[in-house]
Amino acid sequence: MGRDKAWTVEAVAERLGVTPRTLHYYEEMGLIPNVQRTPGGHRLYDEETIERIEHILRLKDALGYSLQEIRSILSTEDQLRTYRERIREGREPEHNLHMLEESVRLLEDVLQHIDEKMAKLAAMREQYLDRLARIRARLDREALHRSLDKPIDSEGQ
Amino acid sequence: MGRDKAWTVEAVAERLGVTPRTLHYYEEMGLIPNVQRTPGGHRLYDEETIERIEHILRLKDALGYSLQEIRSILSTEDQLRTYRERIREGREPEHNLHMLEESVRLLEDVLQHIDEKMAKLAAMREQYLDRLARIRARLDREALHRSLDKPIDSEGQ
DNA sequence: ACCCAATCTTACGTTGACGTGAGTTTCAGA
DNA sequence: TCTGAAACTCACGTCAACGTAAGATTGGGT
Repeated sequence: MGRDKAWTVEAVAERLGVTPRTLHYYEEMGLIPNVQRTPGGHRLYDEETIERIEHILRLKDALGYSLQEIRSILSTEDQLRTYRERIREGREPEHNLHMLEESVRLLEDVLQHIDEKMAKLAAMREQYLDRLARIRARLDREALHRSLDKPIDSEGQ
Repeated sequence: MGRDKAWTVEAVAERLGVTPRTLHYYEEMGLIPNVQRTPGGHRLYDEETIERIEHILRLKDALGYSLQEIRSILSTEDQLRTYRERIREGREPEHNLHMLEESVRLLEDVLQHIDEKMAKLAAMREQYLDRLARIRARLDREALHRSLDKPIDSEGQ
């Protein structure tokens, strides 16, 4: 089972642009279960766990979800993964239909959330692009004035 | 000067989906200056102010800016507006070039922020669309199984 | 074997963005 | 004019998401 490079808290924290405390806190909140440990108790993060944390940070920063909401989203996704594995093992899970439907509902909610946010952002983008264009035009006029009013002054230290 | 329909706090709050306290707080933080008042001291919001508040809410909810950051963004935009008015009055503002450049920088920062966020959202959208498609496929297979295993049961109450 | 930097747990502190009374004053309609 | 609903101003409370300090333990290089 190959690529099990282990990362320390500080390494992961620096890589993801957060502090160790944040990683501890997420674990404490139940967002990242089953973090590996050294015999002495130091945390070790594998690539899969780091990707999970990156997912958490995207849900938080880009979508603005609270950690509680993220936990519920992740737990549903975890349930789904568990379900997949049970299927692969040939076991017959109960309540699979219900669970699948719930997953669909959750994913649709998240997608709608994403779409709404993208729409808002697109509108704001247009608005700000417009403003920027106007100011740039004015800046050009300003520069023109100066070049006419004052003597030529290229490369003034 | 035309359309000066005045709104009360509760009306504005309900329209924007916030509480009166939030509007008070934004004013207290210096995000919405010059709110009109009745002789008795009750606040009156005109259309322009409401649009400003909507702008604030977009910057907060869609872009995730803190109120401090929003204040600095708005103050720069206000400066720009003041500058425009001074130009129209024929007065000659000082430091206009510097101010325009600063405005450009700020707007570029916001735009970059928007673009980064949209990129993240687009990536997440793809990812979630993919997952949703997979689950829907599995749901279809489940439904098929059931329709084969069990007797026909159309329109079960 | 040693040492010091990194990590651990525990627990209280902080900050932003409001929530929530309390007591008073204002407004709009009958 | 009168009255109840709505608004006002303090001012303290709350909650999420970490920050931070303390004291003990661990791990990797010389």
